Amino acid sequence: MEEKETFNHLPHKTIARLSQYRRALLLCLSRGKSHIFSHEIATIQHITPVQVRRDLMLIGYSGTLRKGYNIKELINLIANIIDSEEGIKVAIVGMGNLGRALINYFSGKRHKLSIVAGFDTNPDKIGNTMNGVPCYSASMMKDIIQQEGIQIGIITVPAENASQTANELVAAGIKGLLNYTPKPIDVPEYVYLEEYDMITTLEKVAFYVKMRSLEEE
Amino acid sequence: MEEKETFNHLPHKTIARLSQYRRALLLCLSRGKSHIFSHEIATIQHITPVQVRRDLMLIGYSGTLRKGYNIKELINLIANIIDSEEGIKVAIVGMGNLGRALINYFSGKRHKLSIVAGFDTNPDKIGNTMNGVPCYSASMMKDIIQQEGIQIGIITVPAENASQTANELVAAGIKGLLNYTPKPIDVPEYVYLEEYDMITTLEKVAFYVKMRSLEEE
DNA sequence: ATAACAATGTTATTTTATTAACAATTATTT
DNA sequence: AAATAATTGTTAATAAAATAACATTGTTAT
Repeated sequence: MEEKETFNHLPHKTIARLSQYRRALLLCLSRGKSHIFSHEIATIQHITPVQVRRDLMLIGYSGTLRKGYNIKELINLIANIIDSEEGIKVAIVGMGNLGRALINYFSGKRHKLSIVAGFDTNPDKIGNTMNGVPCYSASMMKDIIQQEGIQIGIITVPAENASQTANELVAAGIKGLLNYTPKPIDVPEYVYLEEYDMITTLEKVAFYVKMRSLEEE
Repeated sequence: MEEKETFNHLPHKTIARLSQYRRALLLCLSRGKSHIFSHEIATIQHITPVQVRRDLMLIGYSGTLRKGYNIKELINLIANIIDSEEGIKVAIVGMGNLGRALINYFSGKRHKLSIVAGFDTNPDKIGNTMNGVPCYSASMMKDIIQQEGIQIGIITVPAENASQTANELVAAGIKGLLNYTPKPIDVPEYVYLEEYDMITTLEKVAFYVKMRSLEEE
C-alpha cells in the first residue's frame, strides 16, 4: 500500500525556516534567478548551508550537483507542505495599530492564507474597511467566524481583554490562535496556540547588549 | 578573590522566561499576593513547574518550602539580572502602525528600557509626538542616537528599506537591533540582532492547523 | 510522635536542534 | 586523462533545552 506523504514529523524549527526559505526564493525568482545554492539561501537567512541542506533533505528535495536547487520546484514543494489546498481564512481581533500593521503586511500578497475579517469594539471602526478587510463588531464574532469558516484568529486586543477574546474565539470554533498580547492565554488542547511577546523580546535584546558591554570591561 | 556574579551562562530561553516571570509576578504583587509556588507561575506561563524551578535554580534563587517564592525578592533579583542600572534607551525607526503599536505597549510602564525617539521619512509625522515619543526625520538618526546615547534600535520600516535602515543604525553606533520586517538584515557581529517575522509565525500556525485536521481524517 | 503530604532544589535522562564530517558526484582545469 | 574544486546528501557528533526522577525538608493530620 502506498503511504501518503504527510510531513508529519518535521521539526518545528524546520517548518518556520521553510516559510522563510520560500519568501527568499520568491524574491530570487522575481529577479530572474532559476537555481540557487544552499550557501546562498543560508547567507540570506543567517544560517549555515548545512542547516539548509538538512531541512531540504527532510522534505525530500534534491538539487543538482553543480546547479543547486531549482527555485520554482522548491517553492512548489514548500507550498505543498505548508499551505492547505483550499486556503485558510484568518480573523484579526483588535483593529488597533498592531492589527492594522498585520493587515498591511498581508495585503497585496496572494497567499493561501487570507485575512478576511477584523473585529473591534470601537464604533468608529466598525463598518469600515481597512486594506480590503472589513471591520465587524466584536459581538458578531461567532456568527461571522462560522459563516465564513474562519480557522485562525490573531489576538491584538489590549492585554486585559486577551483571555476573554480567546474564550470567544474558541467558542466560535477557531482551530488556531496567535496571541500578540503580553498576557498568556489558556486554550483547550485541540486549539493550536502560538504566543509572542514583544516586550520580552526587547528585554532580551537589552540583556545581551548589557552583557556584552559588561564583558568588554 | 570574590568573583562578581555575571549570569553570563544563562540559556537564552531562560532569559526570555525570566522576563515573562517578572511580568506575571508584578501582576500578582499588584493583587496583593506576597508568595507564589512554582506550579502557579508554571500555570500562568503554560510551562511545567520543573522548568520554573530550574530557571530559578540557575539564577540562584531559593524559595521557602511551604510558602513558595517571595514575589518581591524574586522581582528584584530578576531586575538585577536583566535590567541595566542606568537604563537603556531605545529608538524606533518607522512610525507606521507597528512602530506606534510598540510605543503604546511601552507607554505608561516604567521600565529600565525607554523608547526615547522615533524616526520616519513622512513629513506629516516628523515633529509630532506619539504617546510622549518625539518623531524625528530619518536624516537625523545618527545625530540623535549619538546625542541621546541610544543603544537599541527597533526596525519597523517597510521591508524594502530594512537593510538600509539597519546600516544607518549600525553606522550611528547602535548596539542591539530588533528587526520586525520580513527581510533578514546583515549586521556586524558586535551588534546583537534579533529578528521576528509575523508572516512566518502565522504560516506556522496554519501548518499545524492543517496537520491536525489531516490527522483527524 | 509519627506518618503522610506537598513543596523545593538538583542531578540524570531524554528530546530536540545544530553542527561537523565526509562520501559521492560532476564540472572544470591542467 | 587525471587532478582539482565545488557542491550535494547523509550520517555522526555535539550542544541546547526540556523533562523526569528523586532526595530533602518543613507542615499538617492522625
